[in-house]
Amino acid sequence: MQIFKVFHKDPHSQARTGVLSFKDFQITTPIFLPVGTLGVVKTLSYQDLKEIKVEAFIANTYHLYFRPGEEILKKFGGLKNFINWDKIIFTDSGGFQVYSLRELKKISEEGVEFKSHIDGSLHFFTPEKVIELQSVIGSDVAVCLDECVEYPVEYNYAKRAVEITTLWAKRSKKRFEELKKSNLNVTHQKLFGVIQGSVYKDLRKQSIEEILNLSFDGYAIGGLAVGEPRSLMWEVVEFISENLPEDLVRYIMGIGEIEDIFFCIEKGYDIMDCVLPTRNGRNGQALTSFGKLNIKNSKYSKDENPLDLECNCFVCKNYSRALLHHYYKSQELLVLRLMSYHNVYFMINLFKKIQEKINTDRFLEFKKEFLKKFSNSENE
RNA sequence: GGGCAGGUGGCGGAGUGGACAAUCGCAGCAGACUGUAAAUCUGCCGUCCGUUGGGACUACGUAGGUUCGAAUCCUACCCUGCCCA
Repeated sequence: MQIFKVFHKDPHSQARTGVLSFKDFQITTPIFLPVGTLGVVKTLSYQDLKEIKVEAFIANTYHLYFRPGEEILKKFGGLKNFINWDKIIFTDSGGFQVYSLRELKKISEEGVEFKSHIDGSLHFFTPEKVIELQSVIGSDVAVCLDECVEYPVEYNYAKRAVEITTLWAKRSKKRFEELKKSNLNVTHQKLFGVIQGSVYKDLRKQSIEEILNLSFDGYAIGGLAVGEPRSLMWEVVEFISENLPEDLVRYIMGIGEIEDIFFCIEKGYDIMDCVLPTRNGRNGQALTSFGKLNIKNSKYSKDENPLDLECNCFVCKNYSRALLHHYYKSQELLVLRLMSYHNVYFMINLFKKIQEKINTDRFLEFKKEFLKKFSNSENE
């Protein structure tokens, strides 16, 4: 059963809108997933997410394994029950932690040995284990454990990572199907395979063939935006897109700069996620129609305007830049939430607009117009 | 009036003869952040010049002195805190 259906294709680019169907919930694409590593989009409450109309976010298996841990998650009947979330949750496998916590890990065909970033204790993840954990978490979309490599990386190492990723994908799928038969909790769960290959096109091609062969519910593209120059990343993004069948749902992982988002959507990607709106928000950066704005800058200390003059979010309706600046400088915790709230709203809203524009065949115009204003960055 | 302690860059506070324009923290100013070990990290922070290496000037309460050389030693004075009368 296909979970994805293309709704409308833009005649001028590869952009498309689509519908992703879950057990009792549908989401329309392109969609942006805020990151909620530990089962919370940092600083935002359920009510906030509801107001912003967030329909899905991505949590992290590696992190949830350490805290709160399997036992608690089981006791509460999965993450969705635990956090009282009635919409969609994706879970990342821990593949990104293979990259980001590389000093703490040892990798072999069998799996990854991690030193816990919390207490240094040793833990071993196999692809099967990661599937089991995701079944305990009970996410709607699980992702296979993969090896995400850094940039730059030697060809041979990247090739080995592709091979390991494929091997793990096979084992993940097998375990996933076993569990589905025996565990009523996860009958609703979908599984995405991950395509690796760094910036080497032949490796990307190899990975695409191998992973598609295993037939997953959707396909995630990993290993991008890990430090490579943007032009190179775009080249790879485009190449991958050209080599993927059109009817399958494509999830490009970790993409979140506005320019990258437009590019990926134009090339036919449907799902993306990024820490940027929340992390950068907490670090003082607001996304606005007129570019990025750093609320810490002294020039905002007397500014009566909202963060974004064109934004209708709760924060922009009620808080001046000067007040947010004051809160930030005074380390008032509320500002972390307000900034995150605005940024997530900005992203969700942007994707909604993009959907509209694709459906009315005006995506490229919109992109041009939006980016022109965004990169002028006069903030006024 | 006497005794003791002390006066260092916006603030706190090191340094107690050369490696001192002066550790460090705070404040200030800017930058970074792309499947979150991030309310984090990096840079600048006496003045002027230089993109960098660097150069010039002014500075450790005030005024003198000792010394090749002083924030550091000596003398006097001013100020602050504590204790005694």
